[in-house]
Order: sequence, then C-alpha cells, then structure tokens
Amino acid sequence: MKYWLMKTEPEMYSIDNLKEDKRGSWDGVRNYQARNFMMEMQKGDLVLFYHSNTKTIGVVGIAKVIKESYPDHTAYDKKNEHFDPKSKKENPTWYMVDVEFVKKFKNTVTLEEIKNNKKLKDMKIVQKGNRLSVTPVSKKEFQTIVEMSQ
DNA sequence: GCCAACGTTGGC
DNA sequence: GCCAACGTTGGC
Repeated sequence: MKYWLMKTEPEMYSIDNLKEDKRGSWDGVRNYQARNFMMEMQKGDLVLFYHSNTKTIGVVGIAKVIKESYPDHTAYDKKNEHFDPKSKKENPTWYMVDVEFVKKFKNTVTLEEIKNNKKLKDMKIVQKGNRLSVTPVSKKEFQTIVEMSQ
C-alpha cells in the first residue's frame, strides 16, 4: 500500500465537503506529474488531505483511494473550467481518481509544524517552490503526520 | 529545440 | 494583494 498527499483549496473543496459527500472524484488535475502519480494510485492507498491557500495551512485529515485512475470527463466539457480541447476521448490526456472520507484530524498538522519536524524534511510540500498538487509520501512520513495530529 | 513571455500556484 | 517559483506556450 502506498501513501499520498493531495492539495486542495478549502474554498473550493474542503475536508468537510468530503465528509459530507462521503466520497468524491478528484477531477480537474491538469499537471502531468500530478497525473502520473494519480495513475500509480491503487485501491486502498491512503491520502493526506491538505488545505492550501487558506488561513490555517496544513494536513487536515485522511482519505482513501476507492477507484483507480480513469479518464477525467471534465476535460471534454466545454463549459467546465478545466476543459482541455487537446484531450480526446479516444486518447485521454487527463485522469482522475475517486476517494472516500476516512477521518478529519482533531488538530490540523500545520505547514509550520511540518517544517519544524526534522523527520519530515524530505516531504515535497516543505521544499521551496513546490506546486505539485499530488505527491507521494513515505509510510514513515504518513505515520508521523498522524501522530502529530493527536 | 531554444527561450522569452505569459499564466498559475501558493505561502506570506 | 504581492511575488517567487515553476509549468506551458509559441515564435523563431
């Protein structure tokens, strides 16, 4: 089993939205590296749910992959903000996965706390200038984050 | 295939 | 709202 971190802006879609919906499709990813990571995801993989671009930045909870990558249909929809004319149904450019709500942390593990933890210095989100919305996380890093949330 | 211009992301 | 750091685009 693998572990991941996925970023979202809570104004757009927060952990509370996922909790309410129980499950959600992670569509709209239009970055090749992030897409490639999504295509590696397997059913049962766990995801650190990260809030960016907000007051309290950090990991707010856990989600689980329940459907492995499949073509992102929002790329074909002209009215969708993520429409991409280059993505063809015969040969899709973009993919998405489905995730399920697992838990919301009692305490958000903030970016500041992550930065201050030497064990987490290799995480992509603490390295400067990283803008990837989907990144792999090691088992150790995942467990450390979970411990920090308690 | 290079690279300048432009757009986006995301922390502050 | 600013701006640094990237990714993407398009002219040559």
